[in-house]
Amino acid sequence: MDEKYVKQLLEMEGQELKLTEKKVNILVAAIEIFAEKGYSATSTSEIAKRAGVAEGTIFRHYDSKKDLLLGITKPAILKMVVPYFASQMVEEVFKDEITSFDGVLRAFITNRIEFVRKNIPLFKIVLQEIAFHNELQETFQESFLNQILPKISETIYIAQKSGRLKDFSIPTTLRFIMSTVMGFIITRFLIMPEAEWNEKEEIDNMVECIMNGISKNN
Amino acid sequence: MDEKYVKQLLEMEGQELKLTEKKVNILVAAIEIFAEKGYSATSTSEIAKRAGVAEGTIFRHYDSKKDLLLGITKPAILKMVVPYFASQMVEEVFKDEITSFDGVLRAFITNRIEFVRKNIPLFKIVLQEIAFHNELQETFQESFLNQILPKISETIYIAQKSGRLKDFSIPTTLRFIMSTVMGFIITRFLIMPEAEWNEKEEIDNMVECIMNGISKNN
Amino acid sequence: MDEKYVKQLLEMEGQELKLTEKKVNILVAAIEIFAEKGYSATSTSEIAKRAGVAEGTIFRHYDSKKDLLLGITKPAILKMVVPYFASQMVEEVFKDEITSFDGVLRAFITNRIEFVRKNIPLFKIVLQEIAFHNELQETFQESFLNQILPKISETIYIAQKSGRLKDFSIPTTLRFIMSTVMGFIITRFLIMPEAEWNEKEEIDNMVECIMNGISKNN
Amino acid sequence: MDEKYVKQLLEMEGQELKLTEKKVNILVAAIEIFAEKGYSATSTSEIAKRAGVAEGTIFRHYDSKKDLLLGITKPAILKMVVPYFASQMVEEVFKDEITSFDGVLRAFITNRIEFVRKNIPLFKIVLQEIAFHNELQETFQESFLNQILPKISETIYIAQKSGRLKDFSIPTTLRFIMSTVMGFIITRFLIMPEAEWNEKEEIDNMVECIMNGISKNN
DNA sequence: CATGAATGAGAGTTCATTCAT
DNA sequence: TATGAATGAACTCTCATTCAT
Repeated sequence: MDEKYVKQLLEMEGQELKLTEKKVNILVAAIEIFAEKGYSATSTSEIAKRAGVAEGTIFRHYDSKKDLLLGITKPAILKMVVPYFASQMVEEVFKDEITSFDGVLRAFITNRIEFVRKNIPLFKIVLQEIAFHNELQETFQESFLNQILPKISETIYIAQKSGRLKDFSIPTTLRFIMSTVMGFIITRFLIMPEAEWNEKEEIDNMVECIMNGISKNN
Repeated sequence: MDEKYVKQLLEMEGQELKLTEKKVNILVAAIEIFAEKGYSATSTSEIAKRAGVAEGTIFRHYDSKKDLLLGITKPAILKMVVPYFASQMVEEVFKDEITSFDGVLRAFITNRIEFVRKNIPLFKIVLQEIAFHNELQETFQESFLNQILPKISETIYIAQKSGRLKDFSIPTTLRFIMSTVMGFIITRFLIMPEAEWNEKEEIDNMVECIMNGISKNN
Repeated sequence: MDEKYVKQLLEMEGQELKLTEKKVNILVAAIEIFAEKGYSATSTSEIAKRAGVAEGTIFRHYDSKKDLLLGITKPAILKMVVPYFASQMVEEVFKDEITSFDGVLRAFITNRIEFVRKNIPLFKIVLQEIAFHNELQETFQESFLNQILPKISETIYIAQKSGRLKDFSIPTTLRFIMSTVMGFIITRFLIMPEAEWNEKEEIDNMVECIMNGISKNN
Repeated sequence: MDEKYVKQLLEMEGQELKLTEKKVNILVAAIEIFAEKGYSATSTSEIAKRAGVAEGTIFRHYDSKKDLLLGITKPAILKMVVPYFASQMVEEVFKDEITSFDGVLRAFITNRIEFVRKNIPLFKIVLQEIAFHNELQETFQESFLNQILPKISETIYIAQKSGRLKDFSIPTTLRFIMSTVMGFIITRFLIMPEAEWNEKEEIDNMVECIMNGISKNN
């Protein structure tokens, strides 16, 4: 993890992230340890030690330990949730190109896998802490539920109307897709990261499973 | 949560769980607060307060806070993982009755949903803490991976050989099923417990999705 | 350590020591652990455990942990200090028989060595705790300083007047004797109990040293 | 007790003792209270209170209460044991000048008395706690037994060969000397510090006693 | 901007003692 | 007489946070 990585990942829209070397060290250390032991079980002194800064320095950059957590996780949630879906391409494809539905699905899966691969500790932190911090749930709400979900929903709706997908409710269809993808990602990167994985084949299988599961059979 | 509930849930095979009223109170309070705030963020003094006992009383019953966590979660993992699969019925059905494959799946899903419904806080605690405590991972390993998984794997293997299921690898097939079920349970009980749910329909949909996803289309 | 041992050792003049089996166990356990770790560092629950009784049982027999310490150490101090000197024989010998002065000294040394050998833990406890407990200092005061010291002092006084001993002050003479004996006992039983000791020779040497040290040379 | 005193006393060879005012206060308070009530019976909160610092401050300077004890007692043992004997003078005198044997003894006694007079609480702590802490026994072992004892032993050996001292075994001879000196110091400073003492005379008597006790009579 | 000593509240845990059984 | 569950104060130690330098 280097400065550029941290910068592009944690910078939020509309505000530049000022990064001294010390601040990068703090962020990197915090991400590592939060992921290892959980937010609550991590002490600021341990972060300072691993970051190679004085204990007080953390509090020059963040008002509190919680503030540090949010400074890490809020932008991370946005980057995890938004980017792919936000692109115009997706909408187009979902809406219009019958033949490429599974292609789009494959692209989405591949894209999210690559994102998590590069951000495993961050992914783990968000997964763990979103249950306990309202601010994170709200961030998720505001980005995914308010911005992304409507677009996807519309897309699925159209696909259903056009006769390609079964008439499961939209949340159900979406949950089916997301469960399958998240189930793979969590197994792949958190539960059994050491196992040998044939990712290409797994992706193929997921696409096939999902398509068979939610598509109309003719 | 009352005494009987706690007793049957947390009693481990081969050893009786001695339950005084105070001990039940401690367990109930600990389960509630661990689920609300996470293990690390929970203080023993808060548990004692909610349980209506002196703080020292907790340590008469459990050697440490960690020991209390394990006393709650280890038996819970066993009860979550083992019971359903351990029954003979399942094996029989899986192996022999072609037509009832989806029936078995439906029974399994229904059964696990009912279990979680009665044990939401416990389910949440296990989900959160298994990432940080080796003892829990080992308990899961010993029960699910060592005892249950082989049976399921054999069943799937036979179903594949008999031509009913696609030749996805067994872990892949299983992960596909489990992801779908866990995705529903987590959404239903943890993410959106307040929403209106038509569970019967959701179960039907899951069964249909999964069967279409993993079965051979003729 | 058995019942008889404890009984004769801890029974104080004028009051019988009622000893149930449990009480003996408590006393034996307390003596052992107090000696091992010191009074303050010993917990009543540890005593109860080693004694094989319930925690509450100790407090049926002794009002407090301190009371237990005093119940052990006060009679022990008396038995350590009084017995030998209280006998008439000694006084006689000290006063009258010139030639046997060193014989008496040898008898005294031998006698105290045997006493400590049989009561090492007790001796250690008294040595450690007398510094911190006024009651023990008073017990020592009342027995040794008030009862024994005057007799010895008189004896030494007479011996000096009769020309056998140097005119060191009586406390100095006594301190010289006691230092030598205590120095041996502490080295022998507490500092280097595992070493090979030729006790007979050491006693001879002590007697010789002391006699040469405090006697007049003609 | 002031800073300079504490500093020169507790500084160990080869490592400087960094002393802020608070740290000095902690050390002084700890020495006082450990001496008054014993290590185990002393609470860190009491030390903090007397030192005028927050309880947490103690643990910034010492990892644990035990660490504080060792930080006080280990250097104290070295300073108690090593200095006098380490000087060349002693060896020379012991080896060569027959007539000044008693002069050397007097110098040693005087020197150790002065040391203890300036460090009574420290002396008391070491005397009490060395029985219960292996680390202290090892410190004593490494300094006295390994460094000092061989020199003294050699000196006594030579004195015996040259016909001045009796052929008691060397440990016996040494124990005789040390018992007499320690007996005086303990009586003088711990048992009866309030009494009127004619130290010059007591020292003369000790020297006379010891010399008569261990020398050959011609 | 960075430090790290200092804080004091609160953490988990132990303790001597009590008391209903 | 003996028990052992229960207590709550006190214990050692950690923590997030502050602030003078």
